[in-house]
Amino acid sequence: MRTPPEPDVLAEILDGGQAFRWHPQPGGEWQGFWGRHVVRLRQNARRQLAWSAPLALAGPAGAALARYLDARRDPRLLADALPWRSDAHLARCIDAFPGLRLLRQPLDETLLCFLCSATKRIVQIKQMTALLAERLGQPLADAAAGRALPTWPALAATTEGELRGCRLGFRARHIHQTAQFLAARPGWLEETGARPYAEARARLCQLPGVGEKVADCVLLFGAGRLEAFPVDVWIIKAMERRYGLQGWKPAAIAHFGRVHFGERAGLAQQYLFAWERREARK
DNA sequence: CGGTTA
DNA sequence: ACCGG
Repeated sequence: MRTPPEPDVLAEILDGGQAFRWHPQPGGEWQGFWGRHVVRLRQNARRQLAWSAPLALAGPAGAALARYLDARRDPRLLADALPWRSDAHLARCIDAFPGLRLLRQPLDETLLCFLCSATKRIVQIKQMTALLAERLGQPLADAAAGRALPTWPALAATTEGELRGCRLGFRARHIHQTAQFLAARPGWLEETGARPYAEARARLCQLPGVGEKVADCVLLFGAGRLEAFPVDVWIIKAMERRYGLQGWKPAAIAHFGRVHFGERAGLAQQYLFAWERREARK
């Protein structure tokens, strides 16, 4: 990659709320799962990323990882098109997280992960998705490699009770009903990913358990739609504290974000999000 | 605006 | 975070 991220920025990319299947390993490595891939990532002394995968899966893993990390695009160039010249807070956010990028995750499992995300912290979402993979997912290569997340057809074949056993709580109902919805409409999700932003968002909001926030996360992290501007509690705080939008409703903040930050509003959102989370940890 | 899981 | 009242 052109701009290899510092370890803390890499952690923000892999384990900062975009994806929930990256696990830090002793020695600064990461193990991650997406689709039917599993890789280990480490950084050399020059911060360049090196990967490895189980032999049976190694063939396609390199190209898949490059796509997943959007490695061919330079995040500095993406960020340069944001309105940081007229927005001092955005400018310092971009400075604080050099190399921050948006992942290009599979649409189907991004939807599943964000159906799990409602009112949960990252660690808890990781527990839920790990349990879903362990109980309902297909094994990858060998038993040691772990399991993929269950596909939507596989989820459609389970009962709500089985899903509740994965400690999903009321999210089990949403996932069950979404699986039934998708099973009745082959190709619907893929078609949704190909639609213009406003239409894709409206379609996702038809799914049980998917509102505007989840729809925007699915489009931003699972369909590469950079105009999506997910508004969660961190972004509400950011827009109140840094942009004076006290008392604004989430839908109004989302509209403001898309207008103020432009066609890559979702990338701006990721910087603002990382900044507020770091502030809270201090 | 409160109930919804664990 | 979504949904129904």
